[in-house]
Parts: sequence; C-alpha cells; structure tokens
Amino acid sequence: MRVSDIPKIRSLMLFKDMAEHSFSALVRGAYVQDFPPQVDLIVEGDRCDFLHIVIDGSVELLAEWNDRETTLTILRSGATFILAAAIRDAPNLMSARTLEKSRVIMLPAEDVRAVFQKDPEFARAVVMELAYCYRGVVKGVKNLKLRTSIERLANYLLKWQKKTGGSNSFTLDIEKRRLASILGMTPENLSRAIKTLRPYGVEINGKIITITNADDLNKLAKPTPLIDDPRS
Amino acid sequence: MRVSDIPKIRSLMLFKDMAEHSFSALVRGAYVQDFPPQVDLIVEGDRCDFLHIVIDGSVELLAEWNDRETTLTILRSGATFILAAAIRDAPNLMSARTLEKSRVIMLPAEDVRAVFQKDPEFARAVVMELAYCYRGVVKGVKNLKLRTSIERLANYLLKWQKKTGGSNSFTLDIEKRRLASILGMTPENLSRAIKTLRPYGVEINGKIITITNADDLNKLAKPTPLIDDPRS
DNA sequence: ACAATCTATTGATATATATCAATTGTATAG
DNA sequence: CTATACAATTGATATATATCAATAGATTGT
Repeated sequence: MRVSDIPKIRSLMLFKDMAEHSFSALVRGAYVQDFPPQVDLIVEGDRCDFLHIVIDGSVELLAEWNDRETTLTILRSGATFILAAAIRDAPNLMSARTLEKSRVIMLPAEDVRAVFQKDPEFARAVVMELAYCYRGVVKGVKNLKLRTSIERLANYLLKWQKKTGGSNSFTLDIEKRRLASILGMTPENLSRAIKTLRPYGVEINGKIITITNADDLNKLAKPTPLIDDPRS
Repeated sequence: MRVSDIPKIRSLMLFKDMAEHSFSALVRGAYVQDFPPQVDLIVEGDRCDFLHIVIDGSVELLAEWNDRETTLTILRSGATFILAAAIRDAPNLMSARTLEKSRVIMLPAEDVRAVFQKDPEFARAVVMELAYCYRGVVKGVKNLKLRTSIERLANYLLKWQKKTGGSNSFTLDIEKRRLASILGMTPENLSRAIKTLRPYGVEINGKIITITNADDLNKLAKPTPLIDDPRS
C-alpha cells in the first residue's frame, strides 16, 4: 500500500467518521493491488473474504445464467463492493472484472467484522453504506420494470450529462455494448434507440454525445429523484 | 400491543439476539395496528419515520412512474420494511399497501437508531438484515435481466411449491394480476405463459397449481441458488 | 503501416410482449 | 339468490425487442 492511498480511503463515506485506531486496524491488514484490464477479481458463486474498494480505474459487476450474461453496474473510484456478501459470509451474487487498469484495495472481511463490533461510528457507516447500496438496486429495478429501453437510455444520458458537469457535449466512458447490457438491451437495439432519440435533440458521434434540446429529452425521459438520483 | 405479539417479534432475526433491555426499549415506543385490506401504509416519496414489521396478513410493496405501476414484492408475517429509508432518513422508494386484513408493528426510527448505537448485537442484526434485503433485490434484478417471462414464471412456481411444503399440488395466495406484475408481465401474458408451461407438466385450475412433471419444469426453469434461494 | 480482431451499425426478419376488445368466470353486497 | 363489479381468459393485432447476417468503423499488436 502506498502512503498516498491512505488519505484517499480515509475520505470515503465508509471510513470518514471512524476512530483513528479502528482505521489503522483496518488498514494494517489491507492488500492493495494494481490490475490490468479484463481481470476477474471475484467470481459469482465463490465465497469472498474481502471487502473491495476501487481506488482508480473501473470495475464491472456482472452476472450470468444459462449462458446469458448481464452487466449490473460499473464502479469507479471510491466505490466499495461485495460488502453484503462479505458481511453475511455468503457466496457472491455477481462477478467483478476490471474494465481498465485499476487499483483496488482489499480489506479482510474478518477485520471489517471485528472493527464493526468495536467502533460504533464504523458500524453506523457500514449500515449507511449498505442502505445506500440497497436503495441503488431498488432504483434499478424500478427503472427496469417501469420504463422502456428508450426511456432508460434517455434517462441514462441525462444522468451522465449531469455527472460529467452538465455541458451539452460529453463523452461516454464505456463501450456501447456494455451500456446496452446495463440498460437491459442488445447492442443493435441501443444503436436504434439512439437514432430514435434524434428528434428529441440527441446527437451522437462515436462516444461523444451532444444534447441539443434538453427540454424535449426531459419531456420524454421524465426523470425522478426516486429512480434517477443516486443520493436520497 | 398485545402481550402475545411480543414473543412473535422477539423471535424475528432482527431482534432474536439483542439484549433484553434494548428490546424493551424498542418495544416501549412501538405502535401496533390492525388494518383492513387495500390500505396505504406508506407512500412512495414520503418520509417515513417508522420501521414496519408485518405480524399477520400480507403487504404489497409497489412503485409508480408515469402512470405505470409495478409490484416489487409481497411481504408476509415476519418481514420488515422500509429499514433502509428509515435508517438513512430518506424518502420511501416504494409504497406499501395491505392486501389482506393485516397486523403491523411500527417502531419509531429514532428508537431504532438509538438502540442501534447502544447494542452491538442489534447493530449486527440490522446489518445482517439489510445485507439480506440487498441480496434479495440483486437476485430480483438478475431474474429480470437474465430470464424471459416464461422462465421467471417457471421458477416462481417451483419456488412457491417448495415454500408451501413441496407437494405436487399447491395454492397461489395472490391474485394472478399481482403475480403478473411481480414477474414483470401483463395479466394477459401470464395466462398465455401458463398455457405454454402445460407441456412441461404444469396444470392450473383457478389458484390451484399442479406440477405433474417437476423434472421437465426444472429443465426449463434451471433454478440456481444465486437467483432463487432466498437464503444464502 | 498493416493485418487481425473487435466493436458498432444497418437491414431483414423472427420472437416476445403489450394492447385492445370481447367474453367468461368468480366473488360479493344487498 | 341474483345483480353487480371485478378478475381471468381468449383472440386479434400492434409494438418492442432480439436475432441473424452483412458491412463499416475502430483498435491493437507487431
């Protein structure tokens, strides 16, 4: 572990408010590793004895069934994963795979549980984090069950626009086939869905999206905080 | 609150292992109420200051968007709901509505948080419960994204068969239109999906399901613990 | 720089699912 | 017990989405 990693971790929601000695107890047992792209970090069905934290790069969470595969989400700097499985000592429901060169911290689940018992501030943070993740997945289910694929795409674009600063033009940071999988559609249909959005003021050139008429797009997308706002 | 309710609550996963004085602190502030069917207990978007527990009857969790509505799940005796929202002091992502005459306990979220800080056993139980719920929703997303509606129905029937004791014949305890909504399909398509399953050994008569050939149905459904087993 | 490989797009078609309309079946209040 | 309201089913049709095949475009390794 680099010294420069420590303040990065410390500043995350999960560790911000905990006592210094609890934090060092956690960090003492931590592994840090740099992975190339396309490395499987954890595999669906395996036990997982580590809480993972993405420091740099990006990690895909995906699941398989009957030779079909779907991307559940993409995690970036600061995100934790496999907290629930680690805490319940249960098999992973998802696999995790690096998309880019990525730096990942692994905290032994035993350490996490031990510190959890001793440090009430950390316990509170773990609960908040789990509740946050839970709500994220519930929003995902609502998105899937209540919206068509075009509506999901429209909302994704608006959300990503906001996340990248709000400019009319912005750049997707993932491949389209992965975006398609996140949105629950095929790559072919994503191509067509993008065309369908042209009359609503969406231009696409490779990975560069331009929203020329946010009003029209909003009228179609009808975003709501209860699905589309990651916080609250 | 009836005296007879107390041991019922005490035996739930969430309260089983906590200290007696913490438990009484929680129960002291609890409300208990009997509701008729079709009563809205909580409304999507509202704040919610109570952790709810279903003691008897059944409660539907549902969500709306753009005049569409979907049932997310149905809760029965022993289930808790709105734990994540109560803990994060965030708006409800779902509405809750009684389906039958139901008895529900409401614990003030403040009390839950206070006891959470004092009783490490309870804190541990809250984390386990949240992690459990989180994993349940993840399984739901996998079910939706990786399976067709017929496959979801087949797995639902097998799961319900197991839950009701494993007999070849068993009874659905919800209306078909609600089952359709849970499975993410229309009532019309549920009717047709049921017919599609006839060659796989499924007979339906009103709410009575008979599985005459579990092998064939299993071959279609391909259940996996990573989607279909509520525990682990 | 180029071949090789992968991703994205497009068109044609098939399948899955939804909608609409009509009918039948079922529960229930009076 | 019947009239009413609602749920479930069925058929016809429309829409949404997936699949397959071909091509164009982009990326990567050498």
